[in-house]
Amino acid sequence: MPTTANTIMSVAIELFYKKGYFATSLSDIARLCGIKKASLYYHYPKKEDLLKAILVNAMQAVARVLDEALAGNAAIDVKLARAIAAHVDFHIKHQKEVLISDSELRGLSPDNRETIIAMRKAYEARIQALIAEGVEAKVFARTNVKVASYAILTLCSAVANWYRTNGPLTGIEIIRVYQDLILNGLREGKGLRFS
Amino acid sequence: MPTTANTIMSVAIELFYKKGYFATSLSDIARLCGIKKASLYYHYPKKEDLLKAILVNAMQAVARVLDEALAGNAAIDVKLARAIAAHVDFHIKHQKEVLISDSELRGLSPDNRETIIAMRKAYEARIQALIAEGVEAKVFARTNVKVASYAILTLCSAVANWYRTNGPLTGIEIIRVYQDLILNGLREGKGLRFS
DNA sequence: GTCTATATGCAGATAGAC
DNA sequence: GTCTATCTGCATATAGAC
Repeated sequence: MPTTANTIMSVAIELFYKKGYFATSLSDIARLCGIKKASLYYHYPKKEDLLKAILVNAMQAVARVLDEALAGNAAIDVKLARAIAAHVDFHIKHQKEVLISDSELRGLSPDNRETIIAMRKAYEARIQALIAEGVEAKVFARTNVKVASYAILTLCSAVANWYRTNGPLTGIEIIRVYQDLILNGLREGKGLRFS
Repeated sequence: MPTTANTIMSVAIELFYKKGYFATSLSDIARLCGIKKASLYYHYPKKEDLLKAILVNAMQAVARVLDEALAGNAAIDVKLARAIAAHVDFHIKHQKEVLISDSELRGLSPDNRETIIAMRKAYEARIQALIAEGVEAKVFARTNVKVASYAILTLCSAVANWYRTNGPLTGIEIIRVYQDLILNGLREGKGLRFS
C-alpha cells in the first residue's frame, strides 16, 4: 500500500515524462492522484520539490548501482565493462526518470541545479578515473579522457531515448553491444581515440 | 540587415535553448528584440509557430545536408561515413536548434508533432537504407537494421550535448572518431551487431 | 491530511489607434 | 508594423475549516 507521498511521486514522474515539467500542472497531478491540488502542498511544499526529488533520487540510485558494479577487484577493462553494464541497465530500467533528468534540469532554481550538477560531475569523474587507469596501464590507447568520457556517457545514456520494453532486444543484448563497441573503441587504433 | 522576423527567430532559438520553450515567455522574447510583445503577433500569430518553424527548418536543413553527402556514387561504407560526417557536423554547428528539437517536441500540437515525426522517420529511413545496403553487400555484419540505426543516430546526435566550440577538439577530429567507431562496429564481429 | 475558497500573478492573445 | 491597453484564463500557492 503506497503512501500518498509515493503516489504523488509516481504520478509526477509519469506526467513530467509524458508532458514535460512546465506543461504539467499541479491540477493534473492531483486529478490523477484522486485528491485536490491543495492537498499536494501538505506533502510537497513547492512544485519544484517534486522535480528536485526525482533528479536527486535518480542520481543517487545510479551512483549506487555504479558502486555495486565496481565493488571488488578486476582488470581495468572488465571494470569498465561492468560500469557500462550498470549504466545502460539503469538507463533502460529507469527511462522516465532519466529522461526527465536530462531535459528538465532547467526547471530547478540555481541552488538546486548546482546540487545536481555536482552529483553529475562526481559520477563522470568516476568514469574518467576508469578510463585514465586503463590508459595508464596501456590497456586503452592514449585519448583525451574527459572527451572520451562524455562520448561514452552520452552514448550509454542515449539508449533511454530509443529502447522499448517490447522491442526486439533484451537489455542484456544491448549491454553486450555497447560493451563491445566501447571497449574495442578504446583499444589501440580502433575508434575512441580523441587526441 | 536582418528582418524583424529573423531577429525574433534567433532570439527565440537563444531563449528556447537556454530556458526551454515553456519557461520562455513572449515578453522575454520581445524585450530581447527591443519591441513590445504585441508586435510579435504581427510576425508569428502564435507562440507555437515559432517552435514549429525552428523544428521544421532544422529537419529540412539536416535532410539537405544528407542529400549533399549522398550525392554521387561511392562504396556503401564510404557513403555511410559521409552520412555520419554530415550528421555530426550539422549537430555541432547547430547545437541549439538540434537540442531544442530533441527536447521540445511536446510543445507542439498533435498535428504539428506528427509533421515533425514524419520528417524524422523519413530521415531515419535513409540511414536504415544505407545500413541495409551494406548488410546486403556483406560489407557489414548482419544486424537488426532499425535498432542499429537508432543506436547510431542517437550516438551521433548526442554530440550536441557535450561539444563545446572552445573545447580541445575540432569538429573534424570528432567526426573521424565517430566514423571509425561506427564503421568498425558494423563490420563483422566488432560491435554494432544487434541480433 | 484533505477539503473549499481564494489570493495573486503572469501567461498568451486581441482590439484598435497611430 | 508597432504601439498602448486590455481581455481571459490558468498557474502556483495560501488560509482556514473539518
